[in-house]
Amino acid sequence: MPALPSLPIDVVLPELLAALQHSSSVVLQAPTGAGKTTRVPPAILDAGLAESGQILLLEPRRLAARAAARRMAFERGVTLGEEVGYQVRFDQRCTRQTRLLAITDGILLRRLQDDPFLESVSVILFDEFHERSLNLDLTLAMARRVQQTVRPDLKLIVMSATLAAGPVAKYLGDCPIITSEGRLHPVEIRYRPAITSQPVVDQVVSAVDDLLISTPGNLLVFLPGVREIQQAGDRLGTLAEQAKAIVLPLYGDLSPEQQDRVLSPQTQRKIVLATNVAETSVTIDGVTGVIDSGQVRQMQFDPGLGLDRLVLTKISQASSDQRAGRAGRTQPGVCLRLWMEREQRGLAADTEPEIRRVDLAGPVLELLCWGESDITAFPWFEAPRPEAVAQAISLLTSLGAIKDGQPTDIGRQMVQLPVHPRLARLLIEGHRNGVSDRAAWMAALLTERDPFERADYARKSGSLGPAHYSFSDVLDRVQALEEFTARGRTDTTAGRLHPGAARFLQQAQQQLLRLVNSDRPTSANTRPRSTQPKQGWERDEAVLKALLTAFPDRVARRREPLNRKGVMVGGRGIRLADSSLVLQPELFLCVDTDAGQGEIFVRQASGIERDWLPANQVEVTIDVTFDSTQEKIVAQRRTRYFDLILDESATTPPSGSNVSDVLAEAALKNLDRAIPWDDPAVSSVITRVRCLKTWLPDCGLPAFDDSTLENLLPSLCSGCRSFADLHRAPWAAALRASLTYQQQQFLDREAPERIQVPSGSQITVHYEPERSPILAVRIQELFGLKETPRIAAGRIPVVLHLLGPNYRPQQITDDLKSFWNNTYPEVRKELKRRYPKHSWPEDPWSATPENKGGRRA
DNA sequence: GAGCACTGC
Repeated sequence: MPALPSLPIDVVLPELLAALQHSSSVVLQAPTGAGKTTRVPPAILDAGLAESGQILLLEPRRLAARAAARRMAFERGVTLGEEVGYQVRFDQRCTRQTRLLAITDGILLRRLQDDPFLESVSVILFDEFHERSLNLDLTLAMARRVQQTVRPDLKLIVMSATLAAGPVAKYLGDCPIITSEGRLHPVEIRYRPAITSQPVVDQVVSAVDDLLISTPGNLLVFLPGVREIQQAGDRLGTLAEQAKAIVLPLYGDLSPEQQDRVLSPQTQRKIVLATNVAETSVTIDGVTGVIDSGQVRQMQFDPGLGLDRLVLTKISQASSDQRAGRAGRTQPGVCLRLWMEREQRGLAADTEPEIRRVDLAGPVLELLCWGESDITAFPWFEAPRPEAVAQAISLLTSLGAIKDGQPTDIGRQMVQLPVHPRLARLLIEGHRNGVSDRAAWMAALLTERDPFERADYARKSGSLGPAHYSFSDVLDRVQALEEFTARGRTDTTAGRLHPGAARFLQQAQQQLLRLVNSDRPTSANTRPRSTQPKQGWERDEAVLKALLTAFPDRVARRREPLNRKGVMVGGRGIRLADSSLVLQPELFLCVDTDAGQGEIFVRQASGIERDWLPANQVEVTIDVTFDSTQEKIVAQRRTRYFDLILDESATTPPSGSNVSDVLAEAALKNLDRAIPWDDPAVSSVITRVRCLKTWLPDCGLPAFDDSTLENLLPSLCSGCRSFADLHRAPWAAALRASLTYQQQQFLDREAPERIQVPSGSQITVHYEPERSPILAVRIQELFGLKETPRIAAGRIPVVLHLLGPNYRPQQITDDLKSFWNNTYPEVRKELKRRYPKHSWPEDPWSATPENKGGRRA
């Protein structure tokens, strides 16, 4: 057993162990260098506090987990992988008997899904809690939940360097706080008068000049991004040469070899220009001078938009202290802050934790599958923004992962896959389409670090002709990687590949492929539809369609042929990056995006065909309006996917037409276009209509809140005694075809239990000023209804679009009656002419429900 | 003209 050097933490270990005897949780506050990571877990083991269970040490990074395990094994004089071990993605050295296990937070999440009460675990230590990563917040809250409900014996220890310990201790039931000294050398803090007009890069040059003189060691400069690092590097050239120092850039996208070069000892003084990697992930030896730009680029999720954006912000006080501390690791140092002392107090005390900033689709699905039914009531350490939770639920719903707020079979399969729910959906759909290998490539590419070189002028489409245009940037990259694995080619059409990064990606692809292929099919709709191997375009199409299911809300339409500008679902303008070659398809997915202030910038796009869009989400609307200024009727027909207009046309019927004629014409066009006669799903019309029937039994009225059916429904209903009458009509098919996705969702969700409409209901018709000219009328008057239905106010407003401002209710009834009596026979005649094989009953109400809307047998 | 840092059975 080697003699161990004494560390500051050793002093407080007895106090910590004593506290754990009577408290199930403890917060340990100890600065960097105190030795908490490697000394606390063995002390707990040796004190017998874990009894026969496992001690888990949670580390934020794989590297840290491995290093901690190695160090603990060394200090105990045992072989790594037996009593002491580690488990991280792609690598593990542990057995079932391992008592002290260092893991990453992702591994704990997986364990929580498989073993919700963590039955073999006695103690969990959350290291570096001040980093407040999303997974750390999530796993702490889940562990606390377990402790409070079923495992009062589970011990939780939160270890943190800088975080104010009070709030965590309070969260853990007012548990004891133990504080340890650190081993940092003093760091002199200097501020600069703000010269706000001067760019950060200029200030860095003069600051480096200062510190080269006033400190002896290496310098570390914190800058917000790669661009600033390159600019500063260019500017520091001569200065560094004079001082015989070397300038070294350091950021996460550098290859490991380049990073090692920065970290390895050099004969010359080093000036390291770094991003935030140097704040948490790596330590550079011999730094005595830190220059802090005070800036950082952070990912922020915009719940309104449903997209991430990268924003340049000021750092927090906690972060500035952390950065300054980097100057005092080996000897006293200096930190030069490029802002004024009085500005320091204006900085946020702590960095906004990740859980307040990012997309929560993954965590929300984790919790739902774990058995939490109400995410908003979940006892988080710090609650996420309610809008972000709502956005997550809506995305998960549109991905089919949850329904009625509860996980579906597909959702439960998705949670098993270690990727964002979108990509999990892509994997499952790819598997169903018989192209799981390619779907796995796509998911790996969209999750892991980009393996293609950044400066990629070869792929600037400006210099390339139509022969080089592509249908999908994403598929191009997949093909490049397939070529790399088959033939080792790094020089691909999608750009130059880093071989190391590409091999790592292949590892991830293989892992995902294994997971998705090995999944026990839990229901029929997750099994492959066909086992026939696909080739060529059929194979491409299969995976591109799967991609659409992962990004249903990211469909965009090009403004003009070959143009880089487009509009995305939600109405935002988008612009394709120069490196995108997707210039031909009119519709495409915005797969890799960066939301700026104005347009959304799209780095990778992927074309889609119009008929890939799910039929129940494509909505055909015909608005018939009366333009009172010109005294003309105008009929406008629109096809939409959500709010994205796919095509539209407006016609002005010949003067003298009345609303009924236009309506009849519109109805025919609508039918013609919207009913997929040969689609077996048309039979489900009856199902939908039965739903309607149960919750509007006697009302005699349909209830919809958008414009799709209003042109048809009033006419239909005017002849009906009840909705049961309606669903026997061939028109029922049109009804189903015209239901929007949202309406179907609404029906699936609300009907039939929650809404009851008593007989003789009153329904108010809402006036929509922006859809002028529309007259607000009361259906109560129109249909002589007596009671008010028990439905949420405004939930089911009915809008009649066809009415000009001068219409009176009596005229409306007359108009509708005349449509039914005079025009419908004509419509039926026309239907017979166009669809001679269908049986169109003379009396539409006499057909049985089993008639399936007149569908061909 | 547009790229912080991590991470996953």
